Amino acid sequence: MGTKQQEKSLQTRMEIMAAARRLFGEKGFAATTVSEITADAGYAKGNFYRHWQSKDELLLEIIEQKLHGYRKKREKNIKKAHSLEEVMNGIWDFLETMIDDKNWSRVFLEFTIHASRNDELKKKLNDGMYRLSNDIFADMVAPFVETGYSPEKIGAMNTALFEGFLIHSILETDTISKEDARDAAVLLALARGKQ
Amino acid sequence: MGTKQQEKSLQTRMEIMAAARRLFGEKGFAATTVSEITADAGYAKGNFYRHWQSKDELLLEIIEQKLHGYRKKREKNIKKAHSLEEVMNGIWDFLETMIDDKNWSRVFLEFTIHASRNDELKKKLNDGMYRLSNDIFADMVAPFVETGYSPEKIGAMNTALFEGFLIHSILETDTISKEDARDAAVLLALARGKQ
DNA sequence: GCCAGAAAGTGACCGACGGTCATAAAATGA
DNA sequence: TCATTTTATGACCGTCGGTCACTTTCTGGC
Repeated sequence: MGTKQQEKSLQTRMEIMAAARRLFGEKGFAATTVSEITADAGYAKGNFYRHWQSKDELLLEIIEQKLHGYRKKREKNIKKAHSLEEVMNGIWDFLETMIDDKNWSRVFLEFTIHASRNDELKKKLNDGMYRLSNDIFADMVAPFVETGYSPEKIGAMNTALFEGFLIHSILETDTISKEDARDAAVLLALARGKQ
Repeated sequence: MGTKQQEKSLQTRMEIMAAARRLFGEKGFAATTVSEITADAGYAKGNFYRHWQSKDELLLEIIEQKLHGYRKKREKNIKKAHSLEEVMNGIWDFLETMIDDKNWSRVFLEFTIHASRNDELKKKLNDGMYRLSNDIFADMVAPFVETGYSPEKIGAMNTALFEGFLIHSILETDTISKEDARDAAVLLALARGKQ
C-alpha cells in the first residue's frame, strides 16, 4: 500500500476508467468525449491526461483487460477438447460470449477500423494483446490439423468469419444467426483440416 | 442542356466530387476534411453545402456510384453460369475487383461501422443501394440451391466472409489470400446449397 | 443595353472536439 | 512548520463539420 496520494490517484484512475467503460459501451468510442468521461467520474477534463496520453490509449487498456477476461473462459473451453470439431465448438462457445457482449464487440470493430489508418495502432492490434490474433486460434487447432492446410489459415479464416458475422450482427440484418456462423466455421475447419 | 449557370453548378459539383473521391480513397473518410475537398477542387468550403447537406451524404452518393459501376461487371460474370459453383466463382471474380480497389473497400468498411451508430444511415445501408446487400447474392444463387438451406443465408454468409476477409486485408496480416477466401466461400455454398 | 432578381461563390463565424498548460489546492516528509 | 511534490482544475489552443450574411456573376424581360 502506497501513500494516501498514490491511493487516491489510483482510485481516480479507476473511476475514470469505469466511466469510460460504461460510456464507450453505450455510445461507442468516437461518440464519447473525454469531457463526458471525466464529468461522469466527477473530475475535470485535464485530470484525464495525467493518467492516459490519449483517448486511444485508454481504449487500448480497456480492450486489453476485456480480452484478458475472455481468455480465461477460452482456455477452460479448449482444454478438454479431443478433436478438431470439439476445439472449434469450444472456440465458438467463447466467441459467442463476445458476440453477446454486443456493445463491446461493436466497439472492437469500430476501433479496428479506426486503427487501420494509424501504423502504430495497427501494429499494436496485430500484436495479439489487443485483438483476437490469428495465432491464438492457430495454436488451438494445430494439434488436430491433419492436412497440408496450415493451422494459421484455419485460425485466420475463423477470425474472418467471426468478424464478418459481427458486421452483420451490428447492422441487424438478422439473416444469419450465431448458430449459422458457428456451423459454417466448423464445417470449414473440418473440410480443410481433416483428411 | 440548361443555362450557363446550371452547367457551371453541375461542373462545380462534379469537380468537388472528384476531389472527394480521390481524397477519401487516399486518406479515408474521417481523415478527409470538407475544407480540403473544396480547396482541392478550387472552391471555398461554403460552396460544398450548396450541393450536399453533409459529408455523409456526399459519401453515400459516391458509394452508390461505385456500386453501380461494380454491378455491371457482376451481372456480366453471372449471366453465363450454369451451376452453383460457377455462380459462386462469378461472384468472387467480381468481389475480387472490390478487394483490389483496396482503398475504397477500406472506406466502405469505415463508413459501415460509422453508420451502425446512426439509425437513418443504417437503414440506408441495408436498403441495398449503398451496400452489397445479402439479397443480391441470394438472388444469384437461388436458382442453383437444391437444399432446404435458404439462398438468403448463403448470400449473407458470403457477404460475412467477404467483409471479414476485408478486415484481414486492411490490417495486412497476410495470412489468408483472396484465393483462400474464395475457396472457403465456394466450399461453404456447395456444402450447404447442394444435396 | 439596362437592371431587378436569382443563383453561384465566399470566408468569418459557431459550438464542440481532443489535447495543453499555468495555476491552485492538497498531501508529504524532513 | 513549511518547502517541495503530487493531484486537480478549467481557460485556452487549433481544428473540425456546418451556417449564414454577404459579394459576385449570370439571367431574362424590357
